[in-house]
Amino acid sequence: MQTKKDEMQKRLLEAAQKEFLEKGFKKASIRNIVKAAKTTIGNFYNYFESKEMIFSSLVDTVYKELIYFIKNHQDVDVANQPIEQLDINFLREYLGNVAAQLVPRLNDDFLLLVECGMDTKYANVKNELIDFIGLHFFEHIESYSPNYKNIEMGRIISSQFIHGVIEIIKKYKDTEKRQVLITEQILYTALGVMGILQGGRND
Amino acid sequence: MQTKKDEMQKRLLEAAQKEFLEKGFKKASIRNIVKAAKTTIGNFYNYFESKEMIFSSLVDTVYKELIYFIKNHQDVDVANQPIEQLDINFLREYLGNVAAQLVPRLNDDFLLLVECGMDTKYANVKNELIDFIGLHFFEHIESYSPNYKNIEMGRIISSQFIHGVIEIIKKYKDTEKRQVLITEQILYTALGVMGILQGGRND
Amino acid sequence: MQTKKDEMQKRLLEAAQKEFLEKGFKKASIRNIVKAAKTTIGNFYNYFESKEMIFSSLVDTVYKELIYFIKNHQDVDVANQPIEQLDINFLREYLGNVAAQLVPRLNDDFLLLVECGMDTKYANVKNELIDFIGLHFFEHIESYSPNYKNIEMGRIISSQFIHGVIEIIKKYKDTEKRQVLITEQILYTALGVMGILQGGRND
Amino acid sequence: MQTKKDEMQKRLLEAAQKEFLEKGFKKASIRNIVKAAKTTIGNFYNYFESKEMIFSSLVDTVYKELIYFIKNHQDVDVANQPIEQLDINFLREYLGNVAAQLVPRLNDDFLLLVECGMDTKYANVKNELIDFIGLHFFEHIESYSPNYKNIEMGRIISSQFIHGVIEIIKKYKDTEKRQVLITEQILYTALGVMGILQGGRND
DNA sequence: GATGAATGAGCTTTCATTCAT
DNA sequence: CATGAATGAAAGCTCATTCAT
Repeated sequence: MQTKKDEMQKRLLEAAQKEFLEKGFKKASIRNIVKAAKTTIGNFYNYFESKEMIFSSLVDTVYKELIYFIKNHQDVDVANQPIEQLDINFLREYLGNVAAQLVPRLNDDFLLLVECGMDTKYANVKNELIDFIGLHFFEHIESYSPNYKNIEMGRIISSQFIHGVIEIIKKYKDTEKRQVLITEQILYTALGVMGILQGGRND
Repeated sequence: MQTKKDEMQKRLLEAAQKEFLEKGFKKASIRNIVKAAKTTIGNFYNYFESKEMIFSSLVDTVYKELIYFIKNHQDVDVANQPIEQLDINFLREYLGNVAAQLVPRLNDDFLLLVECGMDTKYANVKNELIDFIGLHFFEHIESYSPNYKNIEMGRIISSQFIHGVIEIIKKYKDTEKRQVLITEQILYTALGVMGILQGGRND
Repeated sequence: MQTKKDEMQKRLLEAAQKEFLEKGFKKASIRNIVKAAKTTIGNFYNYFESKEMIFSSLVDTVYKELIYFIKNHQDVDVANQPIEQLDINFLREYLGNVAAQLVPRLNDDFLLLVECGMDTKYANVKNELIDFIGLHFFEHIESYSPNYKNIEMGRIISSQFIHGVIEIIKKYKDTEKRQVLITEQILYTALGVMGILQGGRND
Repeated sequence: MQTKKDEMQKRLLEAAQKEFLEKGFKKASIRNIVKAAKTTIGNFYNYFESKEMIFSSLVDTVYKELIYFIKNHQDVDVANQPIEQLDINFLREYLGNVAAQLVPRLNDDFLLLVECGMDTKYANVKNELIDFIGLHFFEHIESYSPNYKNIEMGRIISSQFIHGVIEIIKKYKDTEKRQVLITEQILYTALGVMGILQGGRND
């Protein structure tokens, strides 16, 4: 009986994840979810209090990890040197390790959290994440290139960095592929940032 | 009568733009729009045939310009040289001219078109734009660095490039500011791309 | 100016007649009528108080004639003889004269009155007409064939007689054709009635 | 639960049938139907997908039978003889058997199908039926009385025949009564047709 | 645990009619 | 006379949620 209950719950969660990913929270329909999970509307409410709650069930672990990551982040400042002197292949390898830590957390539920939570209490998570990373970029900019004028780019680059990661997770379901592309994504971002800052240095 | 009619239409369009930007097409409510425009539901339909049509009214000019841009685009390949030899300030100035042509088109209605049209006939515009730009990146990669392995990055970078532009338009309503930041955004992208390709060269 | 006003009124009436005939009173749309009459909604209400009133304007003459006809009808009892002894061609000629009197009244406005007035105060006209004619059939039945059992047929035949006439008016706009067919319709009805009554006689 | 569900469905179907018969498809209101069935709008849509679908539920069986009847009809040509030699009581008995086969199909749902389906996919059923029967009359006319001039009467008589049947079904809910009157209706029609054709013969 | 009927507020859209200009 | 903007009630339909069984 216990297993049965667990299995039903699992089916509902999977169906919900699919529906939420496809349509977003608001446009997702409980009717579709229960149909996909081969159960009934009434039974849904035996397992989850509401549409919001099943969304939370899917997303909350990732959410807490994210918050933890944000609060306890230790920045490693490898990149603080002239771009001409960088060994890109070494950098790529180093960033690969960073990516390897990230990738397990950057799963479909992460996608759910940042892409589909618009009408839930998680509405602001994406922005908070972008702000947090944007702040880091900003600090890098300040310390590395204090004369750089367009400090707003910090948040903008953060935003598109996250978006790039989302794009990767959306398109590529294979973990290794994700690992490679997210590494490349970090590299691309780091080089782009260094690039505009070196330009800024010349001012 | 003429002035009054125009004014009501303007109020409706403005209210609709706001509502669509906030909630997206589907979740936007005619009731909210007419309330904001201080008129009634029935009167809305004296001005616009349907929810779809007022959305089109807002978006169609930008849409056609975009299509035209995509079909008639002439790529200028300034960046095809080693990154060490680039004069970034010169590049920045050059890209500033490119940005200056783009900025007038990248307005709030462009935002509407690519961010809020999900449940309209414009649903695919964003993807088409990303594909188009992604194709260009891909061609650059192929000609400039044929050994580069992660060709999928072409589309990913295209996607985040567009997203960065969207971010800028969302946050900064001042045209000059937009101009500066979009220039910087293009520069950042170009340098990032060149960066990962030079890394790829070393393989 | 007078002519102008008259012409506008005429255009509205014509457009309304067409719309009412096509869709019936309720589903007819003032917007369509004014569009067809090349004027505006507001102006419509300068000429007619309401949708009901323009319908009345179209129909009222015919309605009053019909009421007059019903109240002052003199029945001519030509048919009261054994069917075997009838000279059908003579009968056809005689009924042709009857039809000739009817046809001018059986125009498109008559159609409007009996077919399209369902949601107006004329809703019952068709039934009254059928009842009236049915009563005549009933009286014929009673006097000619008092043993005939299915006296309900009186009203039923009346109903389909009217329906046949309506069918003719709908399909054939040419007056002469109408004249011929309505004659035939009366003949058909008379012969049918005599037929079932002669059968009834044998009981 | 089973019984309850069936009962609600039955109540809805009955209420819908009544509403459709009174107002026709378009003017019938779901809100009225659910009020009469003592339930709510939302619940209506637990039972039927749409207004069209509940109409189909009422009408489709009859519709298919009608199509079958039209396609597989075998005409029995009893009446092809001089009217003077007809034993009307025998004919009446014979036609009574024909009517007996028809009557079960000519119920209130048949009424719905031919009288109230104007704004549904069944819009044309009545015309098709009239055309079909009209064609038969036409064939009889051609073979029996090739010189008859007003061949248009074929369709006109078909139309009023159907209308007479409709009238009977509308007014008389008792099956036996319907049986008797429909028999008489067929007889009336047959005799009327023979009558005008014999007249035509004399030409 | 499971069922799905029931609820009611919400949606977009239509339309006859009013009225200020 | 003419205009058409404005009104508001009503339509068909959707959906998360409740609850009796």
